[in-house]
Amino acid sequence: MADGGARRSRLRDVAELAGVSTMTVVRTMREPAKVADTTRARVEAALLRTGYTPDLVARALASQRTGMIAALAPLLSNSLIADVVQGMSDAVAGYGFHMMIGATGFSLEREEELVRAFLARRVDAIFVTGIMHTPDTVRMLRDAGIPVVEGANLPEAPIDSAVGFSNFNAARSVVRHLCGRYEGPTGCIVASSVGNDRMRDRHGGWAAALEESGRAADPSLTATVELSLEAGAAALGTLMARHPNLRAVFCGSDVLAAGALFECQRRGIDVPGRLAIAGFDDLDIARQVVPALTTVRVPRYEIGWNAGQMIIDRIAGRARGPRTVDLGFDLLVRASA
Amino acid sequence: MADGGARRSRLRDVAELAGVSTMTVVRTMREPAKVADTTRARVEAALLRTGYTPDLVARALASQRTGMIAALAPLLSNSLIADVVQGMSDAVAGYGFHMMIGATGFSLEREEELVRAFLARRVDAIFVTGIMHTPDTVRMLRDAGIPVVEGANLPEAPIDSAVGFSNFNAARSVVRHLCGRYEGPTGCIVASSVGNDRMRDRHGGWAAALEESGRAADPSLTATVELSLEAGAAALGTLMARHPNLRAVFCGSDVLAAGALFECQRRGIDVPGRLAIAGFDDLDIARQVVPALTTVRVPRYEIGWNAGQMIIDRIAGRARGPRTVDLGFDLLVRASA
DNA sequence: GTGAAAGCGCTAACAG
DNA sequence: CTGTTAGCGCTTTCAC
Repeated sequence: MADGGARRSRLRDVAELAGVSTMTVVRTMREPAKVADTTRARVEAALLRTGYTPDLVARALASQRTGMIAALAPLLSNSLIADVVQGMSDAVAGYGFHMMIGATGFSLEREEELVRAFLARRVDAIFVTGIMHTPDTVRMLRDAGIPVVEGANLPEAPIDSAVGFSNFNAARSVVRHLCGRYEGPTGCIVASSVGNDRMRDRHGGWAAALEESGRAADPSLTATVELSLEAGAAALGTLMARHPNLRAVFCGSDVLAAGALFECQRRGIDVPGRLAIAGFDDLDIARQVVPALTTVRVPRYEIGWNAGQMIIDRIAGRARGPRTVDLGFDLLVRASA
Repeated sequence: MADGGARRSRLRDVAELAGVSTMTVVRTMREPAKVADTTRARVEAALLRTGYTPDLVARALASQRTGMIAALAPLLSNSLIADVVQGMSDAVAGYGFHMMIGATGFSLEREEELVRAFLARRVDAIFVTGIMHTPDTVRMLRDAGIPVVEGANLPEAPIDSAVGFSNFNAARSVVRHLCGRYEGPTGCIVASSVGNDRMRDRHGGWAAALEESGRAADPSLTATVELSLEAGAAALGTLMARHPNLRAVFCGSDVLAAGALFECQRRGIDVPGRLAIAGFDDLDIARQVVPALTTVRVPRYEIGWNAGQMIIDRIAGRARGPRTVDLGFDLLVRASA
């Protein structure tokens, strides 16, 4: 263990070295104008010599503000949370806040544990992905007395505030495109909807678009798998086996869509000539695979940035603006469908 | 803002309600056996009625332990950090520690800022990716008096302890494979080595293998780009323009390799018939693209798990075991090379 | 301009 | 088995 050597210096050490009270040290750091020039010089010298760094734990206890904002998301990878956190971080950095990130792994129970842990650490605000939570999570969040933002979908009754887009409408929009362009059976590959309202609504959007176009959303047209390239590939196989005449497939994530596309490449299935494939999220991979994937761009960074703004506004006491912000989405038609 | 309603209850509230001292409440929670049955029952009832949750900020100040471990990595996405954090999390979860994650974006200055911030928050241990740091970062880490683990590469002189593998040897091993199998010019696509020792060593491994096989590591054979699929694709174009007879290319990351492969698909270049491509990291995508990528599997999860173990051991005072752990790597030969 | 005093909610000795 | 006494290092409030 890297040896601590000399103890960390405290406010008191600096004060004693400079021959002033701790308050004067604090003032020198926070409002230097209110300190006499000569005093200020001495304090600054002491500050430098001791290499003083405020203890944020002690500050948090005394001020009842930790300066930490928690963000919860299913996965750390996938760039989804990365972009959201980046946006939120950019929005709150100027106000001295730091971000804490937690991964729920698509489990509402794990989400509850994390909320409990973050609340015990007295975060000043919290962002949760999705609008589906355990009753205890909702209760804790409601009683916490801090700003809470639900993101990445639109809740009917937000716990506090929300920022996202309609996963249902977005999915319906892609599938409408598919139905307009291709005649045959249109399948759906999604990850499990258990505890995942985004996926549930994307699946719902698929079904709605199919019914609009006069086709039945036959359950056998849906393959539910875990969220990975490999699972997407396997699902494509399942669907093709069930419906050899499958003409198009909507995937609840670009990860699944890319997996399905790779499987088509292995099987020599022409995309989109023989089978059209559409994804969701507009991850980097969607634009780079060959052919590039038709998909939906979702405002990841903007969700984070807006959530950060809402949090800052609420902490500052000006809880202005709507409580639910719809950021919309963009249908991106590319070569795969 | 979700309204706090009733104030959060403190230890004292529980104690008063149960008619005991705060210490008895604490004992009821930590060593129930040492509390008289009748007292315990009363305290437990009070605990339930108040819905008491310990304030971890106050606990941290009093005990001088926050129960938080920080992990720094370049990016949140890419699954690298995700796997490392998962491993570390699994290793320390049983001891009541939580993880805090920070993304440096490949900037040593940003790393320094984050180390400073985490140290100010009094984390109990810290994991940093790589062995290259600013002098101030090294000094802070050395003086912090907490376990420090450098990961994902092998330092000559660790700050405290380290766990990883030799990026140099791993890269050399892939490129040896390339040189043994293909005769023509062998290129290299890497991300910038500035502040990134892993990438620097992978590039060095490429050069070493080339020289071993009696070929010159001509600078024009290397393309240095940012780390993305798109950049990998562009780099492939650059290299092909410079060396139309390019026979193989080693990429410092599967992300770059996949990008290069997609570009080959767009250009109708047969892989590996006309051009062989090898990557690094064994990300999910490496196995799924067509043809699957020859690459190096790196022990991501194991790095995290071992780092967690080392941290626990050191915090517990039994700083046993070697200070630098080499976890090795595996060359995975697949269809692309 | 500067300082003293009283906590924040918990833990860590030490007494009984 | 249970309680008392001091803090942890800072902020806050009020006096000088």
